[in-house]
Amino acid sequence: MTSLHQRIFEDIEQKIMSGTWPPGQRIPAEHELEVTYGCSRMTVSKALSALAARGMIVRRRRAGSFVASPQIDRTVMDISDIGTEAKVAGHAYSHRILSRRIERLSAVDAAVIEETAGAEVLRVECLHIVDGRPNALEKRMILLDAVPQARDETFETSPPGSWLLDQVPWSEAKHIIRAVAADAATAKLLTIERHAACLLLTRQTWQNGRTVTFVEITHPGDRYQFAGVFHPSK
Amino acid sequence: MTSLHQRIFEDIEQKIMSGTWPPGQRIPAEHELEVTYGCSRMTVSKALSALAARGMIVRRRRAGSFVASPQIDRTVMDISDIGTEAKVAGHAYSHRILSRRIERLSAVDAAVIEETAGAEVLRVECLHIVDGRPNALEKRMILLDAVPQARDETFETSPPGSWLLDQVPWSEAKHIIRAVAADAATAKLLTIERHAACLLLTRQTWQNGRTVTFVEITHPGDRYQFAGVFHPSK
DNA sequence: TAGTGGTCTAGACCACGGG
DNA sequence: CCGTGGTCTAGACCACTAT
Repeated sequence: MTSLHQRIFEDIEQKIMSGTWPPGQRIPAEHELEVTYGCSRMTVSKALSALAARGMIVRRRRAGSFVASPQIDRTVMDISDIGTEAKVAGHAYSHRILSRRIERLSAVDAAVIEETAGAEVLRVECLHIVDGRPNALEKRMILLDAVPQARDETFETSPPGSWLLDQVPWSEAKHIIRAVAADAATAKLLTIERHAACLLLTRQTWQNGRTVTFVEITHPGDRYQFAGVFHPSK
Repeated sequence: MTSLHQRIFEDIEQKIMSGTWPPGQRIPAEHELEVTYGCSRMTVSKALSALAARGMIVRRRRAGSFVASPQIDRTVMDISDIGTEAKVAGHAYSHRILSRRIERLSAVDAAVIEETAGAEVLRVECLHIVDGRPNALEKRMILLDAVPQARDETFETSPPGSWLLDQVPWSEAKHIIRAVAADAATAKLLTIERHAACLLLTRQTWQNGRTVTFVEITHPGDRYQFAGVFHPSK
């Protein structure tokens, strides 16, 4: 038996995650939810406080509660440029789409991401350039079942990562970070020496248990790092 | 004006962080705190629930609430062995202390960790061995002002990281992950080739704004990875 | 069995800030 | 101004579990 405040929490979480209540949407006031669920205000308040604590909603006196904007990537770690860590702002950023094609998921890839083979995926390769130097090579798969609107997107104006964050709320992400030696093709694209140490970030993102995207990002090891500040628990 | 449940939260947090209430210590029952603070049970409950949500205490019916054990490193990411990821248990672990000495913080090191030069630090180098292969080289500084009991510790029975977690609760940690090429000395200790790609994890830990320890851990890139599952916010 | 936390109620007063 | 969320009360019943 799940508690009532938990059920209210999950109901609202579901409406936000599914996009039924988009960012900025006003949530029913506490008093309205009291009536809807036939419970006291404390119970509603507990659920809404929990949602606010997780950053899913923003609560403002007199105005009401609103669905928060999609969270940016900093959840895990900030990605900072070793050479220019100081000047947080002022980066010249651009990107280049190297390739883009739609195919069906091979058995091998399906096993890796634990989805069913044959599903339609959009594969995109993208080079990220900061201050004139390539700083990341991105190889991405987007599951078209989960993100059908990606089918006709060229990613010319917005790179795949940012574009996806705007389109799809995510509920879970798994990250793996490894150190690898650059292969010939990667070395050439990143203008580094072959076998140079690189950071390889693999990220798989889900929405309600369904894979949205799977991406491998290779950074030159001498120019980039991952950094994050954490507090216990959470 | 800070709310009462917040004040209760902070009072207890302080007692835990300062070590006044060590791990395992029983916390006064809700009813006792009602009397102490002269408030209702709901107010106490709100504070204790928040502490439990942050993992600082564990609550058990009939038994009471207890200060949680210091959290293990998984806060950031699990460190898993690529080759033996499957067998979560069953690793043969051992460690070897390579060096141990007390010195005063040089100006350069002081600048790096943003502490005052001249402070006494214990420097320890430690090799971690899993299933017969070296898997990490740890170079650590422990601030003796913050952890005086480290002065006479040999770390023979427990490696510095685990020992510290048992001794000192931490309130903040900063991690940086880089990819680097192994230098000659590191390569020899880790039995890998020189210039092989390695993951370099740098971690600085604070307690109430004071640096407790600063550590650099080098992992062979082909054998290790960092992985973590995350949810939005946090 | 008895003490503890988990949940919930039906009120209340207040502070904030948008209209 | 006045609706909203923030906080708090003084109870209540129940589930769990150590003893």
